[in-house]
Amino acid sequence: MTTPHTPGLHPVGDAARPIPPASVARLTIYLRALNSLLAEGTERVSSEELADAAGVNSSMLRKDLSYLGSYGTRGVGYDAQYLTRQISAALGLTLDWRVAIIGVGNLGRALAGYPGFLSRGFGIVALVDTDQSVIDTEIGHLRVSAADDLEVVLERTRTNIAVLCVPTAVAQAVCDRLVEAGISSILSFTPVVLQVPEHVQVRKVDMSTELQILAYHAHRAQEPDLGPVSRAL
Amino acid sequence: MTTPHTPGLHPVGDAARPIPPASVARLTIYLRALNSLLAEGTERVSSEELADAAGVNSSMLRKDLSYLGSYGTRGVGYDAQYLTRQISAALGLTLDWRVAIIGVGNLGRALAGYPGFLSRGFGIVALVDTDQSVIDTEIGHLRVSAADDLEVVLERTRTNIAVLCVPTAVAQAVCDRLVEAGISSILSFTPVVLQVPEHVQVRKVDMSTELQILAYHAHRAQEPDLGPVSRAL
DNA sequence: TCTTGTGAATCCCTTCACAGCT
DNA sequence: AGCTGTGAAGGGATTCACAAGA
Repeated sequence: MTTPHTPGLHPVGDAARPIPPASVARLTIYLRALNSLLAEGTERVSSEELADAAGVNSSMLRKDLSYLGSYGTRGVGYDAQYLTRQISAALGLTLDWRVAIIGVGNLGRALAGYPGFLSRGFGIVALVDTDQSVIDTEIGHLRVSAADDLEVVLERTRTNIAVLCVPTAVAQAVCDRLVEAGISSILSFTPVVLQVPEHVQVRKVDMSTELQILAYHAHRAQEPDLGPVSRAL
Repeated sequence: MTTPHTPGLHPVGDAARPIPPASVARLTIYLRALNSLLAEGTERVSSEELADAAGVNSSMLRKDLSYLGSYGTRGVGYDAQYLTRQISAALGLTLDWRVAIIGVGNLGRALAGYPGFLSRGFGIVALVDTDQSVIDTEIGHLRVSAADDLEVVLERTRTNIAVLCVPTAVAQAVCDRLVEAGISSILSFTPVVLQVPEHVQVRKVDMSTELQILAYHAHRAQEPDLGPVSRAL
């Protein structure tokens, strides 16, 4: 190791060292597992138990947690409540995130209607569409804004995350407007590779890709409907 | 290379060596990029062009394609049509995949209504729900079946992929029934870690996790709404 | 000359194994 | 004695750099 700072200090906040991407993704899973455990009344949890609930190896869980600091007690385990707070803090979930849904077709409407999806720290603050027949209608408890006013709406609602649910054909154009308007976190449900400047984070949710990956594995395991091939296993 | 088979032969099928998971995921992206290019009339494409369209490094693209075989021409590039077919074959998309959507709430209905989502090779063959008020209604061109008949419906429709859109609380129980009924490919939209036997493939689509990952990066880049912290970059 | 295909090097992620603390 | 936290080992994945071939 060549890091010059004293180890073990600076457990959180400040200019914390970055958490590996793979760990960040799993921390969100641990958080959900902890919520379940807390709901059941669990107060203390071991790395083994939590790892099982999250579907990972216990040493991986401990290594993931070690990026945040030392929040467990040797010989005992972790305090579920405390660990939840620490993970939340590390992920930035103690701040409030204002989400705008851009495009309220079938999918956008479904997302807007699922308050469960938007858990702690996230709130939908705007719905935007181009379709005159939905503009100014109410979905959930929000009025749909006109796409023409996109920039104004984002500004007024202080949106810091945009969820993109527009048709494929216009996705890049809408994305460009979002970036231009200062949005730097985008969750895209469109199956296009969005071209964005470096400082903008894009995450993609893509059912089509996931289905194709499933198909690949199933296809390797055995031909799906035609003649049975491999019988072993 | 130590592979004993003659190179260039066995372009597909048989007992092909496995493609690394990371590559499989990207191959689906290349496929989509190729479709766009083909739609524009492109016939030949270089690794550089295709890599740009897919948002990856060109040597990574070439390495990914090398797992399938040698389908390019040195000094020239790839034939878009031909490459598309080869990738499709490698992913098993030439077979037909029958998808059942389990749970037709807001989200399930939105997915059922998006024929665009279910691209080549995939077709929705069944919709299943417990709600008496939706059973036997038509969504898209399909009649919703009763969850009680799940096993019969899966059998009759020869479903080989199930999409799980049921409420969190019942997700594991429904998943167990799917597995028991012989389904071994599941795409889950529920934010739970499903416990399944080894031979069952589960992929998760999870908006909540993606939002939290975005939050983490935004939170590190700068405090989102409170005082500005880091100004550099 | 141009672009592919691929060993080699590098980087990152996961697992192992155990020291260190309760 | 028990469980966490972590160096070290091992395994993938990505990038580099260039030989091979049109």
